[in-house]
Amino acid sequence: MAKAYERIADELRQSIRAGELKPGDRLPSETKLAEDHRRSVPTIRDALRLLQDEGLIEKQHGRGNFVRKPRTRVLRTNLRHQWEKDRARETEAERQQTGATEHDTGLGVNDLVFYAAYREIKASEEIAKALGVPEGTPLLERTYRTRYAAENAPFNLVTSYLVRSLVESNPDLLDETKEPWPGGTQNQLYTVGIEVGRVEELVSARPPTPEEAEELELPPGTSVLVLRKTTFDVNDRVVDVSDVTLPGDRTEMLFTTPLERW
Amino acid sequence: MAKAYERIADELRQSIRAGELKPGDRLPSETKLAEDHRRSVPTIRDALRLLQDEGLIEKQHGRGNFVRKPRTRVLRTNLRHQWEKDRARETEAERQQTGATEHDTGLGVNDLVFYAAYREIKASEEIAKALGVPEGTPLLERTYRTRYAAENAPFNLVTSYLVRSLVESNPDLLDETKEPWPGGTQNQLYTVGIEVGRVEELVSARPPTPEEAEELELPPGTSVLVLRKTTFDVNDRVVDVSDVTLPGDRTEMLFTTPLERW
DNA sequence: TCAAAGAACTCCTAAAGAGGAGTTGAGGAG
DNA sequence: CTCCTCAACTCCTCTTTAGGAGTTCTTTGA
Repeated sequence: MAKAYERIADELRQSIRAGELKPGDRLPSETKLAEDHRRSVPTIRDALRLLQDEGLIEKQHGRGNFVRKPRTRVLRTNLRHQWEKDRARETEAERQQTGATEHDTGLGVNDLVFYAAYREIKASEEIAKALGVPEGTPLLERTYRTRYAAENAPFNLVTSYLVRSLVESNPDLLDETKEPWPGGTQNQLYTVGIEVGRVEELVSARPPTPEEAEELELPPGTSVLVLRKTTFDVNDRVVDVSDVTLPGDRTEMLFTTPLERW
Repeated sequence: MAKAYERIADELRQSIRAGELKPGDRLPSETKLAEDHRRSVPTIRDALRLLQDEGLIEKQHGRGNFVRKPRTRVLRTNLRHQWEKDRARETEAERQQTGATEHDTGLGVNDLVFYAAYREIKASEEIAKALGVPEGTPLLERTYRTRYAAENAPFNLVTSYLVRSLVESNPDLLDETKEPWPGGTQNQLYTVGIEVGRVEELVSARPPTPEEAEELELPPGTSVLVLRKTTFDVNDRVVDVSDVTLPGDRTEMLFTTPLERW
């Protein structure tokens, strides 16, 4: 005695799983489905929404409903921290010589990064806690975005926070026209005399805010993966916190743990 | 010129973010909201669904719509691999002495684990690829569930796969009444003479299947976090693959990367 | 006193209908 | 041939109306 819209969703789900409807295929129109199933259009729409929330179909206003193509991309995360540390003391010239980016960040050479300059802010309650400083401490904040060239789709959205007093020896900090610290966080911190001792990464998934949904071009019903990276110096003080927001429907994160031999 | 249901959702979202509506509070009933906003009930329901998909409210049939209480739980993942390896050669007695479970798995002593015995299966295409064996290779598969006692809520859902030929020296394997390998994967593998060299963990988020949604008691609109753990031996052969499925609305995963000193 | 029945609330499923808005392709004007 | 307009198709928003189903509290009857 299942509900009509669930039965219809089941039926379509079967067709998709069985491969009768392949990724990219257009489903019959809502009116067509309504006639076929002897149901009203709103009921059909209820069924389609279920499938949309499961990530099986994608609705396109004016065009139709389509079976979604799965596409995922792996982001290598923790393995690159040691690599980055090893290279922090290289000169710019040396870095250009070895310069592998693909392997380490998951970014390709054609991918686009949109930087924004650092802004001065006061620590909010949440971020103060993460940085281990009192609320209201002067911070530097910036957000940047990356677009993946091959798919012409947004790849991530990064916000990072630094304690102002720790890094003010860098003069390019508030200059909008310069990328003040090429070469990643580790290198950035090395230039102001900080040695990194440990990196913690906290991963969670949640529904996007409306702003994130727009920014990352997320279809309704998909969630975002959030990675909060906390960097500690060798004295175990927090020196950097950054939040990476990734589209949950096309990202995987890889963590590698090498173990010592017996 | 925003749409009515979006405007109403915005308004309610504001109230929640501003704290006028606190976690646990009941929202005005749908008919009440409809009267207040001079809109039809279905329009109100559209607005509420938006908020539900954002994880801000929870609908309860017959009771009302409520502001959700955030509750998350941290799962420490990669740091425990080395720890587990170090202890794999301890005897059962030694293990009971040191036996810390809380720190390492995120599990408390009162939490409930429901085991199922291993079943013999043939490797499917996907899982064969993950294990690096030909399709159809004899495998052992089992699924188990954990419930978190304090919240009386499901905590995870684990399916693990082993290559049959690697582990058949363990006699308790297919005995339903015994937990064949107390002490975790590393210990399990040690008993059949395998030394673990590396662990890879691939994290992704996706909408739950209808079965997972029921099993993990997920409210509509929330996704699951999936962690595929691949264990390699010291010769870099895959010896174990397991999928951990976690409720996205109440789980965070922590990865720690210690770095070498200069 | 106590349990069963019921009223009054809640959200859920389903219908039919009207107009809006985005997309596509056919046909005609230049 | 190229560009523009328009018709026809798509999904989207919103309404009104009806009954179903879960929850809670009050009333009623033993």
